[in-house]
Amino acid sequence: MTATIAPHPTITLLQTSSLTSVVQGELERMILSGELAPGAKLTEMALAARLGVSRGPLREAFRMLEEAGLVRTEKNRGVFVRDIPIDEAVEIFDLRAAMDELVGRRLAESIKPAALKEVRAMVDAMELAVKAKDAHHYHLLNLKFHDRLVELAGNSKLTAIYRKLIKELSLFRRLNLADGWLMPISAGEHRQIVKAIASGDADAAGKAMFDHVIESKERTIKNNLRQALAPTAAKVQRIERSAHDHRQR
Amino acid sequence: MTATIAPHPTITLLQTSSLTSVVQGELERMILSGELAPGAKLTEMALAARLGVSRGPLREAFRMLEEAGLVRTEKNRGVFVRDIPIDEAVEIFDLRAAMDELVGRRLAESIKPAALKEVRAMVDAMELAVKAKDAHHYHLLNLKFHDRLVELAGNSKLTAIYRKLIKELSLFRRLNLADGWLMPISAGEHRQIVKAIASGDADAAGKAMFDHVIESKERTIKNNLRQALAPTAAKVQRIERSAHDHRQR
DNA sequence: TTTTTGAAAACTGTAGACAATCTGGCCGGG
DNA sequence: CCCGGCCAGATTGTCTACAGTTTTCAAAAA
Repeated sequence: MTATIAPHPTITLLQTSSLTSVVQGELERMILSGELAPGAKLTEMALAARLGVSRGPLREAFRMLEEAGLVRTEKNRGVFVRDIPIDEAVEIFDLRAAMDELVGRRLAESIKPAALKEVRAMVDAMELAVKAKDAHHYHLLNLKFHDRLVELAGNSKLTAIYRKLIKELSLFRRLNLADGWLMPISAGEHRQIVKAIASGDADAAGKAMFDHVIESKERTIKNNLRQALAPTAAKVQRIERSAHDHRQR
Repeated sequence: MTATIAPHPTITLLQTSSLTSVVQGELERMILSGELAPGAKLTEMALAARLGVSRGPLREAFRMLEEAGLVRTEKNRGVFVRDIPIDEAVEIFDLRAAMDELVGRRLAESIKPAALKEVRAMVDAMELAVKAKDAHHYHLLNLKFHDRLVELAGNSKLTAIYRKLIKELSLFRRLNLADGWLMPISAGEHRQIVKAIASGDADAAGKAMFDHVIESKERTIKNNLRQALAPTAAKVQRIERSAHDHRQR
């Protein structure tokens, strides 16, 4: 503990912008990447040492993440990465549906040819990913597709809140990448959405996006329930080790 | 500056809960009540002394308020109460419309008799306020009415975000209480909303709430533009004093 | 085995210090 | 008279240190 711990490069380099905001961004990155998993405890001194900052800016960053819904603070106990319960995930999906309906209506009314071409290319890319059975790539394209649509709707407040919801939703630990056999369905809905937007029919575009999110919700929930019944690999491992220990005694 | 400044009573009393959260709540109250007007500078040391806390908890509260959209921080310059520009107010209204549409649909499907009775009573109270030409009371009832409807929709995430939007919107300084002649229109729409909800027609209830918010937006914007053209009393006073000074020279 | 207890660890809140930056006015040059 | 640079005070950003609490965990006692 005598030598200074090597601070994260981005932090030592960017003293130009406030430390709190850099720390906030870095913590957010670590949480969203899964480096800090839901439920993980964020110890002030350990993180401060790791990031190369003092407790002050770190605590301020904690408050921002708390307000953003990414961590939860227990008085005198510490800060933990939040774990979104299934009920809340359902609520977020419903909310997203309403927001995406607005997005669909807006885009149907005002999307420009260049933007339409852009989102069509995204749908094409997703269909390629489906054919290649690349679930991870498909998942990234899917996020990008929806994010771009929201952005194109031209309501920055909506965009900001939408992104916050997506971040929170990513903490729903049972949210898995779309299973292989579901991708074609989702991809088909995307093409349907773009078609409705291109037609200029606001009601149809709104409904297409609303329905897509609701179906996405139901697929996710069903998937989640199915997994809840079947024990996970980790659980199996834990049970086996427990039995082993028992035999040892 | 020798004697200790009398700390705010709620703060000295409630050392039980974290100082940061108390400070956050107190600052929020001061901002929403207009005690700290949009644009006002929040000087750390002055506020810390006024609230009887040190800079640490205060700065942490600042970050929460910043994330909540109530203040804006300029690096090395300070924290200021945010002033919502008209563009953003419009965006918030549109977003609210989409959320309220979801609320209307949900309530039409699942509202319980007791809740229906409750909101009807609120509409009655608003009509009384209209008759009494009590714009301030009407404004409070209106806020309560919409807040309660959102709450009754049973989506806590939706409720939380809705409330945050309302708080931000209250920083739109040109947002005035409904002018006298507009109250009857707004009140009529409220009764229409409740009627649609009671009928169980989800589409109609959603549309009624959506339209109500959009009309509310347009009334507010129109009102705002009208005021922007006519100089305010403050402006007139400033201009007159300026002319006076000019004559003095 | 269960309960109690006590020390270590961790968190909260505060204070003080210092550097970096901003503000606003003063001063000399043009 | 106007303009640009410079200086002093004020304010923010950050770090360190310390006191007061609470929690945790494991050893000791029942």
